[in-house]
Amino acid sequence: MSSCGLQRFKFNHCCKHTIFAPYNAMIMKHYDHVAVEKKWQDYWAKNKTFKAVNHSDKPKFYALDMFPYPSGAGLHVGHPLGYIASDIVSRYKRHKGFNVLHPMGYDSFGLPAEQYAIQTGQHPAITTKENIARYREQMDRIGFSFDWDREVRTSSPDYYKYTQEIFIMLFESWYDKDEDRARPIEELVVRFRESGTTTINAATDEDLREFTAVEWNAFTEKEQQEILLDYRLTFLADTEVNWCPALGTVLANDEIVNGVSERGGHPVVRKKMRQWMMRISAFAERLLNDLEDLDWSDSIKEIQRNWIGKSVGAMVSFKLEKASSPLERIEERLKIDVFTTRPDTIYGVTFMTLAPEHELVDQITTDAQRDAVEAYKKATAARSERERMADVKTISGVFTGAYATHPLSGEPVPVWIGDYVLAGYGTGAVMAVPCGDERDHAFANYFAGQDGMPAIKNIFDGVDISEEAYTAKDNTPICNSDFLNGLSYKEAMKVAIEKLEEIGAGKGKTNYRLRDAVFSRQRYWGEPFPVYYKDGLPQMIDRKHLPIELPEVDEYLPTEDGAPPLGRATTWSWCTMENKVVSNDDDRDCVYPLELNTMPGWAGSSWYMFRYMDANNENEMFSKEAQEYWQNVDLYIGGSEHATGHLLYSRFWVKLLHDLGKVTVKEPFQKMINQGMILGESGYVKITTPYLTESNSAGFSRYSQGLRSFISEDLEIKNEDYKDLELENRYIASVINNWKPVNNHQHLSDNMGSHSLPTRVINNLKYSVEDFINDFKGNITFKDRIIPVSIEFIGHKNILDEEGFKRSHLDSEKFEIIRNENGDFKVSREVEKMSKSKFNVVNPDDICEQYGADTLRLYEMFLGPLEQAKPWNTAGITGVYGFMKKLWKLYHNDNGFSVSEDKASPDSMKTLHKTIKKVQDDIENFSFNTSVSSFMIAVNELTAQKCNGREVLEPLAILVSPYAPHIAEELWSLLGHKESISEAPFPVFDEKHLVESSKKYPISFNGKMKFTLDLPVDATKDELEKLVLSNDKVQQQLEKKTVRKTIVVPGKIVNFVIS
RNA sequence: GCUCGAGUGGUGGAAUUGGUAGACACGUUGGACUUAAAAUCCAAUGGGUAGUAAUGCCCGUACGGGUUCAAGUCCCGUCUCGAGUACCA
Repeated sequence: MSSCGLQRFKFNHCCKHTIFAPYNAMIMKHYDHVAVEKKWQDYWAKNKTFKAVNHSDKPKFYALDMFPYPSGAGLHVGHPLGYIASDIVSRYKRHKGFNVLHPMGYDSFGLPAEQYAIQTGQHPAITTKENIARYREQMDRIGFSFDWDREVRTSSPDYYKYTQEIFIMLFESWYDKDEDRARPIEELVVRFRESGTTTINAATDEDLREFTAVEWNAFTEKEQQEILLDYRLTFLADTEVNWCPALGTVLANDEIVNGVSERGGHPVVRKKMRQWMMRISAFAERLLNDLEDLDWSDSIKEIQRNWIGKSVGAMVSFKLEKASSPLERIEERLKIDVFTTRPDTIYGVTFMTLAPEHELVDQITTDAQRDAVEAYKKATAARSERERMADVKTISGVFTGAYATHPLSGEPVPVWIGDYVLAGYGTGAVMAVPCGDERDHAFANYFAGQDGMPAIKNIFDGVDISEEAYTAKDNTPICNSDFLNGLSYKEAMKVAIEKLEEIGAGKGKTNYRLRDAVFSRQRYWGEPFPVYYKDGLPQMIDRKHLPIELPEVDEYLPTEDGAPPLGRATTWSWCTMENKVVSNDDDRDCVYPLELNTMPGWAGSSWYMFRYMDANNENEMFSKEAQEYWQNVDLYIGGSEHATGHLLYSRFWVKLLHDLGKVTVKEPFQKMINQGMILGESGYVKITTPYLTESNSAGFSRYSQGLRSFISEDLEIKNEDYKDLELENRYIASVINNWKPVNNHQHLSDNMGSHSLPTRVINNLKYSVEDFINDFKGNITFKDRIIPVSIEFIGHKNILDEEGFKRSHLDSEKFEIIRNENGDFKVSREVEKMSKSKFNVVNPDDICEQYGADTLRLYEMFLGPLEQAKPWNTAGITGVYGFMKKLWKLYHNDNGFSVSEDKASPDSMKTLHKTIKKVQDDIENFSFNTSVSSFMIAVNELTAQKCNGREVLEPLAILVSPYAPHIAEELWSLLGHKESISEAPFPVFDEKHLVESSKKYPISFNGKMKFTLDLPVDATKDELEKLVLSNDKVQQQLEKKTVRKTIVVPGKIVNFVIS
């Protein structure tokens, strides 16, 4: 928005109304949104109108928005979309007699503030505070019914002390698979003491050591702690992580898109680091199952299901064959474990493939194959993750020379390595069944005939697998499979697993794609861990000493030796005597180093919905009573981009809190709506740049850039077209280095430096391209590209406001505009995500200023269904603003406020009750756009009816109030009410006002509607038919026709089938 | 590639369980008011076609079929767009 646009508006505004007149409702004839909105925003703030109470006889309703990250850019019109929707529901529920909790806060830890700090030295806390102030100001202008007394900020120590506490709770818990819940670690210690690992079925890494009670009791304290670390729900592990060198931190899987960082698009590499991990995998099954009962969109549920990635199958062990392997040192015990979802196809195993990184590869490779294997491993390691992902077509692999023994048939199975097997999934090894798996099939065919690649074993009766694998599971006719022959898929699965278990070669197993989550970030601006290290073992700081506040650092960068930014803090050690953070120089024995990592962004947002319930509790994260009253969120509104991050992690934490008895609910968000993104409309100007190449006789050539031209979007400049254009006023000789146009010899030679080629300066010469080519032995080519242009300079039919464009985009740069044959300069438009660099960000403040918050609220809803992505286009806003004015007028005449006490007409009552029903149904179904339409219809009808009766206008104000609360409050007070409208009971729909004596029936012939007839609404089928047939128009249609059939549906339609 | 979702005027979008397609709004055109502009109000507005007109006829919900008295809505196939996911054994 240009400031001059605003100025102009203000001017108009003042002309229309009394300038500087003190606001007085009774003399205000015209709708003045500025005065009305200011008045009521102040009123709400002063009276704390929307303060929710934790004890009430009313039913509760908890509406929550995904809280924003307060970025420096402020809110744009896309942000409030969801807030407006939840605000409408909240206000509606208050009218309906609910005690409503509708809070707002800030997810205020995060990268942008930190990066700004790195650049400017400004403490992120200061930036964050400023940004929050701006967000608050913007939100206040829109008139949300938030209970601001419950605001939370994740970066506030008052808040993050409890985030730290939850971390401690995770550390002090283990997962009991028998009872399928998290339990306190002390209970595990008791059981270890009594019976060792024998009775324990815990969620841990594979292959943990087992021990007896006697052994446990004999372990040292340190050994015991080390063992317990393997059981805790948050634990330290050396894992391959996604390290982003540019950001200097690790990233979670969901923070990586297409192999580069989601934020900034920086490359990501694999790196082994010691990190805090969250054992979310223990909860995989519950996270999957509990999706069922959630009222979420299918697509989000599906995304989570895929992310969790459950697959049911079996673990199968293949022993390495000593006899068949030329290598003597392969021990009999050596085996390869594989995970398969198709144990029914076990007799189809033709070979095995290991991931190149698999730990057994080196041990089993024969001397003959060693060079090839080494070379392959090297080649794979050199390929980046991104390359491997991008290139899924190329088949590659190497035979190790080793053979394993088929556990059932006893036949030798060659062992290969190939990068289509991922080290990180399952066991990093597969049993390859080419007849039943596409990838195995492709691999087998690619290496067919080579040493170690036998013919494909086909176990499907009568199925031709020479071209492709048979992957269907139904009606699988299994053959050549001994005891599995003839069994169905399901039976064969079951029988095969039983047999494998019986002979000790495998067992049924369910695998999940969901990995344990990395919880450490090498950042400054995040929650510090409440952890210090003693003898290399992590120790939790007692809860009563929380919060552990972020230390001051001189710079927000990693240290020289690569430690995270907290490594720069000089006061960052823990004294176990004083129980406080002390200087690193303190060399007492009781002082230990503190953890240098901080928590990731999702830590604070994983439990904030509970903090709102009791936001100012200084003794605990929230009281039991508060949580029991509010339960969980009834309506959660936010973007779908958090499907695999926030929405999964918060479900995980809630399950933990539930298991530990901290909350009564299993899920945080019962009903969720994902609002669609509001897209910005950006404009693009096409630029064509001539590149001129000159060459001398010695064969040297120089490349010059001619003056760039802006060309109308509908023109396509080709080389041959351009030949007709003269090079008038172009400075075609230019500087090698930075292509600056130059216009004199001196300047040119300065820039040319030691270049040996003769320089040609064409200074304001008229040269056709042809002449240029002839005279200079030059060549000319053109390149087109587009640059974004602010949408405010794009007029009707995409014609550019050239002056404005020049002023704001080009400074004093010289350029030429090439217009189309009509003399217009056209630009292209694109609808895309709002971003600063595209000049397409629309700020809600300007709309509030010009049209008011009520209009903004209505308009955002009017744009279309909430869940749908839609472009922002201010063009239509005048229609909504017009509606506001018409609404105002219903309550006013030329002399000011005027409402009659007379009985309203039946028509007006009908309009009112029709609208009550529609609006109520719409809000319950979250169809906000259609409500706005029905308001418009109602106001249009009432205006036409000249209705100004209190009987209608009073309930109408309440109907409108959730959508346009300011005007509703004003009208309500003009109607004589002393209290806020916010808790006025919602009008009750009464069907009797809609009852009519007749209905317009559509009369159709062969299914095509010809006209309508007014018919009595209570007429029976037969009566209707008689009435219709007696009608002249109907008879006209039926002339010379035979009625084959008559369909009469009372209340709906009459249809004649004629011929 | 796979999974999910969506295709309706110039535009955003309406349309209960199949029952008057295009509500409402923008835009456009014409008109009223005005010295003029803005604002406001009125009228027309899916396409085609016949008629001076009232009015009528035909075609229309991405495309091709089908079910039905009746299909934007249900079924089958195709295309396009969007989102998610990416060798998951």
